[in-house]
Amino acid sequence: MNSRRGRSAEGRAEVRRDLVAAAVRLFRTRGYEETTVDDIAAEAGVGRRTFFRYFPSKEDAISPDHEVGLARVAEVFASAHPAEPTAALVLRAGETVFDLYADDPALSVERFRLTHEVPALRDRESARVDHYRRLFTRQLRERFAGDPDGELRAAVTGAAVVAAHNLALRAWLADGGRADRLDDYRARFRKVVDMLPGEPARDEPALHGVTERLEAAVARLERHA
Amino acid sequence: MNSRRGRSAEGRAEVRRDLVAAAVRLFRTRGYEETTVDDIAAEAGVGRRTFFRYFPSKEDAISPDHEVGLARVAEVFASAHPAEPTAALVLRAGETVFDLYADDPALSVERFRLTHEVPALRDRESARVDHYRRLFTRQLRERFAGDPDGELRAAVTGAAVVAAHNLALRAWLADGGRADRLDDYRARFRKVVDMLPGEPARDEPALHGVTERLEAAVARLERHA
DNA sequence: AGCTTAACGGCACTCAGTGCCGCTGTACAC
DNA sequence: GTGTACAGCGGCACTGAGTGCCGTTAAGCT
Repeated sequence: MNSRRGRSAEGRAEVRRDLVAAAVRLFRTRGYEETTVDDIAAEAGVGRRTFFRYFPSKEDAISPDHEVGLARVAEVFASAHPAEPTAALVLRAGETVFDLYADDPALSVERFRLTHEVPALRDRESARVDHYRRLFTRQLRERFAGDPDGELRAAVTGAAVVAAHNLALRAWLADGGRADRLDDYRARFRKVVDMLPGEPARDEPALHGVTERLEAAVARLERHA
Repeated sequence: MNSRRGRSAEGRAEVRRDLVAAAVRLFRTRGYEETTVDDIAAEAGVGRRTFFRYFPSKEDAISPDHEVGLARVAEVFASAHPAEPTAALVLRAGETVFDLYADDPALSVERFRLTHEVPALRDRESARVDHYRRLFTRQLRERFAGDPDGELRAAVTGAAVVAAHNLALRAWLADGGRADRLDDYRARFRKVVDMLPGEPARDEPALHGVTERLEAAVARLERHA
């Protein structure tokens, strides 16, 4: 009855695409809360049970490639030359995710709209973004291992990069997700390097805190006065 | 039958505490997934329907004062003097949240443990943290309005402050949440000011970071002295 | 005492998500 | 070509979260 049966490679991918398309279509026309998983499955021409073989939950129907993005970022970090500057590395990793969203602009724009209007999807998206932040932070923590306050610098850098990435990405999506304007928003993301914490100072006497360094500067001033 | 009926102030607060205590107790002994809302309600001596009058979902049973934290942060920003340096302001706002968790260390430690072990609660916590990040970013965006790249600086600063806060808070909780060590971890959080993006450079060569700028100011004084 | 009001508990319902099982088309062996 | 192992599918039944509704009951007021 079903011509896709058994074609394990193309068949599965096709069913998956049908389900995503059905979910997007129904969420837009009928609303997220008003759409049941039964509706999505019926719209895609499969059984309800099959839906849950492709997506772990209803919320995941419009975010099919989250694991792919995480894997790509991990790959960028894993294959990076140890001497590559951190700023260049995090930029490359961030743009990898940017490109992933650019692969299917229409779906990304629709998901952006839904994640802004539906609280349940907004929270889900927050959790997803946090997965990226944790991945960045984890990778950077290894790079900064041994540095004074290396863990803090990893946390701040990871959070900053992900925040800047999302700011630029969402601006692009709000702008319609047009391919010809992609580079403008990628450039906007790259500006984050100007706001990243720098390497810990090495050649000076180790004075890291604001208070300590300020006190030292004032002490110098007092000596000169 | 129920002696708490109708005492709208104390009665409600008491029921609420009972429900939180029951949830924490059951989640620890039986596990989160294995505990139903019926179990929690029965343990607290109320009906299942009553549980949902106090908490919108099962996940919220252990995080009773999220809105309180958001409101306090908003209050810090709202009542701040316009001339107060951004670094000092975000530190004050962050420590306000720190204090909120310190109000009930035992509950905070238990919630920390659960949010690490249960994926559903971990994602929920991510969403909650993101609410703080958005609040910080929104407030800072107003402060930086007009600055070149003010929106990016707001996003980066907000994300950095929240990340540093969580790093320090979770370290304190992992350490047992002892009151006598609270100040150590608050100091750890304060180090974030050294990693925040500075004011946009106007006439000088690029000097980012609070510390560098203060040192430069003192250096100018030294030259004049 | 009579009345109003607010919280409570129970009931019934929808829907997400899961385990189980029987079915069927495909691929492979012979 | 026939038999067989296998993988994906659909249906069924079940649990549990979350919601709307309503009758009940205790507190507060007059």
